[in-house]
Amino acid sequence: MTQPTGAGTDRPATLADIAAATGVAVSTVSRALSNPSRVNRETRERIERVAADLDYVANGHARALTSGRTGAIAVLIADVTNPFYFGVLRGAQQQSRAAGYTQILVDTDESGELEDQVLKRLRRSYDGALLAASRLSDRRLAALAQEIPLVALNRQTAGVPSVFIDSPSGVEQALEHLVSLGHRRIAYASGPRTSFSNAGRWRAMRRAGARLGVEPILVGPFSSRQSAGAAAAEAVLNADVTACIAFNDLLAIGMLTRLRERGVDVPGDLSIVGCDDIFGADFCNPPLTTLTAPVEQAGRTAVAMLLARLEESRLPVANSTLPTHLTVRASTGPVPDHRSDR
Amino acid sequence: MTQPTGAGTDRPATLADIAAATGVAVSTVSRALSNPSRVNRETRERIERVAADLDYVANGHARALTSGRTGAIAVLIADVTNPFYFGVLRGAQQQSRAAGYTQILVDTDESGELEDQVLKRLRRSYDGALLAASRLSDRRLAALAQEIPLVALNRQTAGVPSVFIDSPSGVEQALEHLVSLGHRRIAYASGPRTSFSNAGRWRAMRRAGARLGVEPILVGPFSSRQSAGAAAAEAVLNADVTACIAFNDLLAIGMLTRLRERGVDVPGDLSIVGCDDIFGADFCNPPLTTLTAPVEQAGRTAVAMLLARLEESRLPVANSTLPTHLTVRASTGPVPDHRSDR
DNA sequence: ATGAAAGCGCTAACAG
DNA sequence: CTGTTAGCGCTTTCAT
Repeated sequence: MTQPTGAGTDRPATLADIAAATGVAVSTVSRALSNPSRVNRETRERIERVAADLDYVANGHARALTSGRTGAIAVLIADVTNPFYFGVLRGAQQQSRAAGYTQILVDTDESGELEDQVLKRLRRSYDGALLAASRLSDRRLAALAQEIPLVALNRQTAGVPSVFIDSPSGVEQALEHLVSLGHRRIAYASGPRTSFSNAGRWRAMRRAGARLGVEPILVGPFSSRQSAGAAAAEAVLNADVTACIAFNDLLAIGMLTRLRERGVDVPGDLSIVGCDDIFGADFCNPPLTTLTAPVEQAGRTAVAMLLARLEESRLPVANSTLPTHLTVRASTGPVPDHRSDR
Repeated sequence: MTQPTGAGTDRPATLADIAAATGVAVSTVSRALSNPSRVNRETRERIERVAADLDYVANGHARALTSGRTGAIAVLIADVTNPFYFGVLRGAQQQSRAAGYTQILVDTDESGELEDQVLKRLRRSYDGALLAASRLSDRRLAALAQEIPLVALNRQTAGVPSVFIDSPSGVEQALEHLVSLGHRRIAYASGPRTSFSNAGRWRAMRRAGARLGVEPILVGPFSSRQSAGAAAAEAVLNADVTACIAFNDLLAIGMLTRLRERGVDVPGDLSIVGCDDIFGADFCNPPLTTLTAPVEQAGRTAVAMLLARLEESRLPVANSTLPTHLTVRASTGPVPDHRSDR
């Protein structure tokens, strides 16, 4: 009753099994399955039929060993619990699945060292890597990009293909929004010093401030966790401002909570703008005015670029920029009356 | 200037390179590196030194090909954008990294078929799998568990090792909480029909209801997405109840939003209880009373169990149950006065 | 268009 | 304790 292999057996079918069952050589089977055009139609069809009968699934390791290709892409994120990555992961997943690639997920725990190490240690386990929020230095990143096909998200480093969500432009827009509401004393609650995005946002804020005739006030840095919001709120309160743009929504939401506890009315006493429009920004209290980032698209685009590089290894270094837009909700409002004349 | 291999060369070092440089056989090098105890100390140390010099990193594919072990575990989740999985992923990541395992993440998009397919197609790419919220039928799941080392999360199926977050007990507690606040007409906003957890929660609710002398009212089913909250809210409003336990926080939060739009005061007119205590449950408006699930621990425990099975393949099927607890926030309150006499 | 043969880098008997 | 010898399953020349 038991067949020699395949369906109904414990041992998975191999090329050799198919070859035996078909009466052709393994090399022919190999070709038929991975390079169909180079095999006679009849034989190919016969082979395909037998392969299906035997529930044949190629052994990825054996394949990788000889061909070097793994069919996997590595996705490195700094912190799985940061909702910002949800969309990125989902977009990346969609795109890679569609192309038949598997995803290896690594949480690098905000550590550049770990990032580097993982990239090396797993080198032969993936074909290319997507670095979402790399903590690597520009030098290191550029060096790695020479050896490994990779695409960085929100990182602009010479020689490194990237997808950049243009939050700096968004920050300018946000500042305009606040100024048009009458705010003049505006703070920026800074994110972690190691964050590339943070630097860009603050720079944009100064630039826009200069243009609009307001001088933004820097507070922080704070870690980009919700829990850091308490400290950020206190610091902002202390800075005697009427509005604040926060490094990201996580921080902004944390601030909202603290401000509420302290009896500070948002936006009555203080307006708050977040960044990213993560899960939760729409239902926090008050709903957050924020910069909406096309994260899912970013994930898709990044993987698409990566796959393109894998096909065509000597592609020019591409840099794609995705626009953000300001989503006004309820955390921003006109400057308090008694302050408008400052 | 160029060395034959290793540091500074393009081609990564192999066991053979180390063997050549050390003057021992490859098999000895292999042993020294993966079974240190079975090699003479001096030789081992020499080998280790050379390996380090050469930046040796084992080729996982070659290893997998012969040994069958991949050093990877697959984590299947139904939807990456569901915050419930954050903690699970993080816990799983911690535990697997600590043991030197890599994580392959797959979003099965709520599809049992895809789940099955992925598990098969990638079979040789992982050593074991963690199914967080499997959509597989009991039969199918049990069958797979025979062939593949796996641990299921929130699934209780004979013969399948599992980690179960005991939300049913929590639901009983939640119902007691509501009853003690004077509620008598209480709805359960049901999750998707295919969800195992949903069935358990509803069952628990009926059981507790019988004990407490109230008959819960079933509304739904609804998908477990925030957007389904609108429909759920309407249905609950229509059911003429004073309180509602929702399948999960995502649904509950969606309901909150809709109720606010409709001018229904929570908890003044209607009390809402969620389930899971996901990201956002603490800062939504009003903050949600919910069942706090130890998700991160669940992830850790599940991976720990899985790894234990991998070491010791004939371990008895273990089932670990993790308790939940009721976290009372601001979405539940006393029954409205004019209804208390019903 | 197909076959034969040589590995990819590693592990796992089996000898010594 | 160490070396020798086979492969694991597949891809890839090189012939035919």
